[in-house]
Amino acid sequence: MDEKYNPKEIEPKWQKYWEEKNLFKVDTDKEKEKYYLMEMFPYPSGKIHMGHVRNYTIGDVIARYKAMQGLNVLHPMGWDAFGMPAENAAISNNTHPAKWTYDNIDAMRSQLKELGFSYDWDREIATCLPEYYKWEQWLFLKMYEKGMAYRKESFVNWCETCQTVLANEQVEAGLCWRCGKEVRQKILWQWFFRITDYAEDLLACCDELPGWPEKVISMQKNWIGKSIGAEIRFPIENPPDGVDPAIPVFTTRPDTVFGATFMCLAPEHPLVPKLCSGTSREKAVADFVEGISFQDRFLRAMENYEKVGMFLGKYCVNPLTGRKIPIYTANFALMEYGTGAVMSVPAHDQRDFDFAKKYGLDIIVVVNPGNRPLDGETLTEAYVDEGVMVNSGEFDGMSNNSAKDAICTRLEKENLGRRAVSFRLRDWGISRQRYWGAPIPMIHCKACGVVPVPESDLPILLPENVNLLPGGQSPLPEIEEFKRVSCPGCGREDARRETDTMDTFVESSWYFERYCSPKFDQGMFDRKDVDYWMPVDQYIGGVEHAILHLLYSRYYTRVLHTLGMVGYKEPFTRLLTQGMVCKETTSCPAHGFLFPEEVIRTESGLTCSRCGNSVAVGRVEKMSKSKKNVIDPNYLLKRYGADTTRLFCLFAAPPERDLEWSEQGVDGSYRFLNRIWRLAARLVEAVKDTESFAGPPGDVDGVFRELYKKTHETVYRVTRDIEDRFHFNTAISAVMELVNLAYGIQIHDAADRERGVVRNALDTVIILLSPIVPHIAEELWRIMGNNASVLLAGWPGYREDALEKDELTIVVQVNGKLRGRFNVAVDADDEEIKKLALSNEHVLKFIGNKPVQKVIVVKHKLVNIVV
RNA sequence: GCCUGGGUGGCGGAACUGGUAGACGCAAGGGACUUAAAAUCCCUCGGGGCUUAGCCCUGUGCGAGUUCGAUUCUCGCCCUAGGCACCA
Repeated sequence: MDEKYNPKEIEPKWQKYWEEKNLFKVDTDKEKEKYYLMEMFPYPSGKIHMGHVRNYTIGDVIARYKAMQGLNVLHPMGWDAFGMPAENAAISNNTHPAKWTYDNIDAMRSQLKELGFSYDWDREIATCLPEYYKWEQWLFLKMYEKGMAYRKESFVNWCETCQTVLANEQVEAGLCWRCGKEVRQKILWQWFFRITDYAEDLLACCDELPGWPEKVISMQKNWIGKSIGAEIRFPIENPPDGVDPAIPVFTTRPDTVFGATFMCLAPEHPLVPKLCSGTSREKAVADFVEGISFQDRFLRAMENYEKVGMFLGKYCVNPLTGRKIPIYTANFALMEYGTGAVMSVPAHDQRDFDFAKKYGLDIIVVVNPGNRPLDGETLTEAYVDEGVMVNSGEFDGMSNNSAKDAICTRLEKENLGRRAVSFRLRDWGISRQRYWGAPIPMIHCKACGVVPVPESDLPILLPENVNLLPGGQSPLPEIEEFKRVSCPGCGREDARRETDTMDTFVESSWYFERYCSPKFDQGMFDRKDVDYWMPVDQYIGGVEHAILHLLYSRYYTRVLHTLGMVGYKEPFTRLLTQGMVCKETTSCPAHGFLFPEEVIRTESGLTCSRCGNSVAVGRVEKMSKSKKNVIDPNYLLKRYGADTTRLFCLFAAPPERDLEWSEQGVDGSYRFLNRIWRLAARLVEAVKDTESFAGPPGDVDGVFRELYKKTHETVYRVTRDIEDRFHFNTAISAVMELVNLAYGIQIHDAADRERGVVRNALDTVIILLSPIVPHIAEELWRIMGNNASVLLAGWPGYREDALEKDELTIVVQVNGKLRGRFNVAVDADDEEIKKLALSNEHVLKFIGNKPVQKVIVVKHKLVNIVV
């Protein structure tokens, strides 16, 4: 055996071996228990980054661990291959997006292979391939048929830089989630998926996902945003012709109807122009509305929520009080939420209060806090808490909570309104004015309107021969061969193909099903394979997808369920959201942020390699190219190898927490692997031909018994840490302890059985570490004389009798403070332990002559004496 | 403002269900080996104190509470990260 650990040599060797022996290939096998483990697939940007390495390492350990436990493990990998960067790269490098994408896939695939991940590469998928998106188009047709996909003209979030529409989920604080530029409102015809039909179910089922992090569940609930209240109709006074005689509003506070003193309509509300048409206010209102439409959402938020509005010159009637109330249009009323109209109760809503104060509107208190009556005249802020009803006719004196229900009952009885629920969630707009995506299989005909592409014409291929335009807008509308089509309905020659493509989140909403039968050509997936593998037992990815991808996937799965294509509603049973990989930033006054390799360590501190200035160390932040606080996985692979890289990612922090990068920590991991290597090198000749000892611990003595017990304890701890909560950091710690103990063992005079104990310890270290550092484990496993892969060794069990202590250490407390300890035999009973505790010399000092009031004995652990 | 996490040594982090706080690693210091260095191996390592083979006090963000006993449970507060936010 080589004296020196040489990852460069052993890692490629075993990677090749695993591949040749097809060790990670799996098939549907009803005889075996399945385990479907999946990590979020990457966008093929060209290089994997540390976030991927961490994500996929966590997954790989679980996959290997579960496989060693005898489960049939599906562990696939693929590429989220449609998307904008390909187009941008195509424009700047003059390559085709397809070529750019496939080149990147090749490069990243080989990086993943170098990390030794246990993927079944036969199942690899790329979403930009027609054999993949064909079925997405197919499902679109099904959804269209069922009314689950529809087209409407609406205000959309428009990103000028990306030249495309964004879903609400893709707008973060008014900025594009991808490029970070401002998002504007624009009116466009768009395709939508009716995700709101499932709002209630998506929300309710949040509580049936115990394997998901609470954080993600709460974010999803938050996003869906269910509000319970009432829809109430306010009759319009002298409604103009052709206008509904009443305006419906949605409110969560039906208990405050008696306090409604004005109404606000969203500026985009269709009634706004209608109500003041032909009046003296028409022009002023139109100007006001136009002004608001120029205010984009983000600026509206920035200007400290200044509420502005304009009276329309019309009134409606409060249905319960008969009071005449003015109708305003106001910037804070949103057309997309509820009915686009708000009944304003200034006494009990802060926003309405501010508005009323600004425009001198009446404030009527209808809910009093129990102790003191409020006065609308002197109120300085809205009272939004619970209380007792006043000024509300027959409801006076009730608690406002019971009044909610009572008022709803009256509204329903008198046909003035009804109980209602409103969601924040809106339908998923999936149209993208981009080239590199799956074409939406629809045709526009002047005679027939919108016509679906016949199923037999699928897939609608993305034309390859295109010239991308520098502005970034899609070339598809310019390609005649693509656009021109005859109408499948009437045969007219001048029909036009839909040139929008689908949001790439559609592809990632079903790729987990596709993995089950990736080459199936009769449909999206083969039902029998999906029935066997799905749902995914464990899904792992970044928390940044907590809403977008995960909500869409849950929705899409429900669509498949409704269509009878799958037998489950939730795609992911357990979800692990791993923390970010972070590192401190470094910068110099002349060059701004610096890459780690641009910083030179000198005795006077850190200096910039380019100008020699001293370097400032900034906060620890998520690794990002823009901050330059990145470590290239290639560098780690070259310098330390895959095993060290994997080990550090797992050891530095538990998976759900952020990981702070530390070069010294990586060195430490490398040292540990070297230490194991030396341990094996020193012992292998002495134990190689010895059989591993597996008998009762009583059969060996001294350090060997200690080592034997430690070995079994380590198996116990590692299994528990991995199985229950994926805490690989503590699992690794446990193995380190065992290695530390084994390190001190002298073996030359050892008997056969004792050598067997050492062999057992060594075997155990190798097996327990094999999911984490598979290459060195495989190498050492063979060096120990095994012929088959360590993957086939099976996960070790432990002997219960080896976990029992030879002696127990009993801790003695006096009044809860630690005062002494002693050892007893394991079979000592409580009485005996108590006696020993009370006679312990050191303890007696603290008892002194105070009377002992109580003695608590915790079995096999502790005695607390209360004096 | 609302909803979730999280506050433990110089640092990353341990502590299973209320029972020895600080496992394991990093950094630091000391020693061994070496002509020397690297590598390696061994030891020390929360803070303070004392009459220093040892012993005492104190310590898990802050303040209360429950308990024989609290890093762990309850209440209030502070700080911090993330999410949502003019949602009626």
